[in-house]
Amino acid sequence: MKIGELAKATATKVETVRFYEKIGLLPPPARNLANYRDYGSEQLARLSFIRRARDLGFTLETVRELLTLSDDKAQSCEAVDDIAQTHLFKIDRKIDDLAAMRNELERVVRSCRHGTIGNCKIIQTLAPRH
Amino acid sequence: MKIGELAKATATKVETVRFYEKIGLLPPPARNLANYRDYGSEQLARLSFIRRARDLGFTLETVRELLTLSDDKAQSCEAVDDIAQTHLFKIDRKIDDLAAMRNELERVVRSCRHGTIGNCKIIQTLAPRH
DNA sequence: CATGCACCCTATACCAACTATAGGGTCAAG
DNA sequence: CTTGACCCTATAGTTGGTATAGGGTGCATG
Repeated sequence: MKIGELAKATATKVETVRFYEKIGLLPPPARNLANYRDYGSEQLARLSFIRRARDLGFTLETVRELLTLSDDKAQSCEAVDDIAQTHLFKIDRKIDDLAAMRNELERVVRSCRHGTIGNCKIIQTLAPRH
Repeated sequence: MKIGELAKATATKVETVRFYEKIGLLPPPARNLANYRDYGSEQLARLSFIRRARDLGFTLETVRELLTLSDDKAQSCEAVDDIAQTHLFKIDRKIDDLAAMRNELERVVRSCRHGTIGNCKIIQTLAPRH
């Protein structure tokens, strides 16, 4: 499988695949006679794993950890569970922060009376001591 | 006012103030004999504006636009309103995306039966064709 | 008067997680 | 035999800062 096919199969950009290889997240694949990267199903599985973890918002460093952990089938699931729990809390906090920001912004937007900049409530809210 | 005082007054780091100057968001201030930056109340107001806009999640490029618009007191408020509305929609979408991610992740975490990696539902969810 | 300390200066490098660009090489179809 | 789609490497750019190196300034204390 060439890099373009792998990329398509995992909804990844070709450049990103090469980037993952460069940072050691994907092992360097075999090369064909033209020096093109040649991937097998194992690499496809690994990249799929990476993409799914990224879609769930894990950082690349955390993905690296998860990949390492997933290699040791006999080990306890605890570390993986911890990582996922911690990540869940982080997402919750991020949502809360965004929601607060959203409400504040909505308040600002609603206050706009569509006049001139001189009496624009949005600008006045941003500017100090209004 | 020295840079440290300005920074403290706006809850900004000194390095960030210099960074804003470098990218042209803050005009270069006067300098005292020791070549220290010397700020007045106008710069304080401008930096406050920037910080508040950033706290509401506007990008630096958008802050730049808002600053330009806010200079023309006679102009219509419409452009400002548009920018704020658009930003509000973006935040809403981001919250939705995060909420979807959160629910998916929670599903994964809840499925964990705390066994070994070999039968870890979290790992299995990440890995393809489980 | 020296010395230490907090503060200031510039310039440059680093962070995540890619994305884009330059300047080439390969290969199959028409 | 040339055109177009794909591949290669190496390097720079993106956003919004943060950190570091290597120096200068200014005030208080010994």
